[in-house]
Amino acid sequence: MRSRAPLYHRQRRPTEAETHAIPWMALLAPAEHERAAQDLKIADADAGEFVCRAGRPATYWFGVIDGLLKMSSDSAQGQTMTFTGIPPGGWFGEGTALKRESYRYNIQALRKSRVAGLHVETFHWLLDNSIAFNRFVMNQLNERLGQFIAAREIDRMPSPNLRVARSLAALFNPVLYPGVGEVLSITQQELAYLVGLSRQRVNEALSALAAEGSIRIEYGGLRVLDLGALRTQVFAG
DNA sequence: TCATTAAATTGTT
DNA sequence: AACAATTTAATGA
Repeated sequence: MRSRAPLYHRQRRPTEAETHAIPWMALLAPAEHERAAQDLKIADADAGEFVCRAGRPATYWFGVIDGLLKMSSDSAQGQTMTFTGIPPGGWFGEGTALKRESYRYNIQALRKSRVAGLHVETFHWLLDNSIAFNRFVMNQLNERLGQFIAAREIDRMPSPNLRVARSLAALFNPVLYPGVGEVLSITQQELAYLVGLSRQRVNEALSALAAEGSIRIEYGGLRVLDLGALRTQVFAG
């Protein structure tokens, strides 16, 4: 393992394909699009590497181009609590960016990931100049509120199968994570880590969901067949 | 391009 | 936690 320069020292310009993978760029008027594109940066994060740490001043609004990130928090006792995974297309940190505060969570790459960053000043400039961008951010905040409320329910569910189903439904959210599509690239080990179950138990739950017809298990990923079922249906187990 | 090998992931106990 | 089976990625002729 050779040591590398910090993530923010390894940034580069986005390619055209990467810019295209950013959901809110298409909403901008030409002048806004140009300014945003000038500021956008891309960095490749290795597995386990931190994208941002709680307590550091917020300088960027982040998005996932490719890979899988984890949002977590460290308690005073040193325990790590995982809140959610962030798959491709997801943008996060707008709360702290809005208030110009410090990051409240740790964001860590679960696997090798490509991360986009927009400077906080540009984020504010877009808020001041683009109604479409404001609508995107508002929609984003609203959708995430729904996710966190759902996450509380998930935590109280006694059935592992249900917890896996609902957690998967959250990761397949097309509003928050438009880059995911039909197939979510996630290993059963990674999902187990996010949901807080053993890999064996997740494997069993996924098999049940596959037999039920709401997903299909693929090597290194999962294909959603019935998102509604993942969200609402009640399974045994 | 194909065959072989290593690595990663999944399925099972 | 350990192990076998399966799938993909890497290597080299």
